[in-house]
Amino acid sequence: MDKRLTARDWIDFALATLAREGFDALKADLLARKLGVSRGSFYWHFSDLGQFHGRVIEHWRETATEAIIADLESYGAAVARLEVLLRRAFAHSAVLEVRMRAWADHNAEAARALAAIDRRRRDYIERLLIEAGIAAPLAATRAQLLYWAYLGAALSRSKLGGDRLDRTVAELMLIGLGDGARSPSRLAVPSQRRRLG
Amino acid sequence: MDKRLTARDWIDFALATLAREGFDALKADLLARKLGVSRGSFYWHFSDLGQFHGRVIEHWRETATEAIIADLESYGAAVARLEVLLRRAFAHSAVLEVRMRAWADHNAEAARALAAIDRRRRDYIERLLIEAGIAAPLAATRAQLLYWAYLGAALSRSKLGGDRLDRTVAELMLIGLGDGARSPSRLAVPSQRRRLG
DNA sequence: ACTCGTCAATACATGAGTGTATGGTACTAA
DNA sequence: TTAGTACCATACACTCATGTATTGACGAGT
Repeated sequence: MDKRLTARDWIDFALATLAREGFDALKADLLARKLGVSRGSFYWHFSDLGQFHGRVIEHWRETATEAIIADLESYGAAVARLEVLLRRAFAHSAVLEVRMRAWADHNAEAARALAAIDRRRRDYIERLLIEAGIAAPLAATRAQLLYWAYLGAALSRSKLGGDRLDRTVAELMLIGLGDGARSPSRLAVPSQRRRLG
Repeated sequence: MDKRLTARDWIDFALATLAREGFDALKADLLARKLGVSRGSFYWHFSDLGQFHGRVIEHWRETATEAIIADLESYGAAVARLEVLLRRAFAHSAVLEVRMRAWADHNAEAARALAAIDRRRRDYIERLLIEAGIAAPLAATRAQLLYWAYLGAALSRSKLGGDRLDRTVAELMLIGLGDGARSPSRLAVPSQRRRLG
């Protein structure tokens, strides 16, 4: 294998390492050893650790979502796209996702990138719901809920399969596309306008 | 203020610090300085950092959920309890929750504690749904979804209020208590039995 | 053949944090 | 009063990681 590395090599390796071991494995020392070079190489490509981390985060932000959305656009109707999206999202546990969120708890830049990605994804889901005929304000609330559910599942490292996945996706589709007129009598409507400090 | 500390003092202070600054502020050195004592005190109460962290996590696991659930039991019917629970959960952002999850990404013990807490809470929601008349298998899926939504909201540091909280809670109640018979024709049923590798 | 740019090794100074050993203080009980 | 117990300070040896400086290797262009 090659011995000469590029900045891109370091960044790619960092993302792989992040997924495997978490963000505190993202040190010049450790990475250099694993790459079979010395820290001299690292400090040639990057001015310091902070800048390196920034570039890793930036690269993730640029690539984490767009490819999936672009691919999805080939699936015809909004309803079909939504279902494919949900199945994919809940089928495999997104390790990198979890690691990034842990990292964001320590790193303002990661936190910002994450907020941007969250917004982007939620907006996309909202657009799908609107395309599927859900009224705008309702679509916003439901898109938020669907995305939160995804995050929660990702965060508890759940990867669904088989029947559980089927049932979950079915419920999720109901959450997104249900007409909201189902048996309102059974709900605790009177207290729904109460406020909490 | 007192100068002598107990192990419990250290643990309480650790949890407060965890909420404020994250888990890598949980070092003997830093905590001692902030408490106005030396590390000599720390190493008198705890054998090493690992053991200290274990006790912090353990204490959190023991107290994080039970008080809330116990308090909730005074709210009468299951439907009412569920709504109060949801309003509370989505009204304030749970910082400690987020920090713990970030910590769990580095610490196996924290990860185990978190898994236990997740299970406990999800089971409680499931019980509420069953008490409210939802059939057992459906209740399981929906409890999972409600709890995931909570986690997602907590993780994206959202704290809702006013109309948004009202609308969100209303939708959440529908997710939990809807009868599942609402306009199934609009859903992409045919593909719901597809499997993904 | 030479030299420039690119990438990497080595050596050094520094800092933050751990864990241990040992001694000190202060309350408590007989 | 004296001894013991519980808590804390100080000093030390050690590890890991950072960042900087200096030098080395090596291919490409002229």
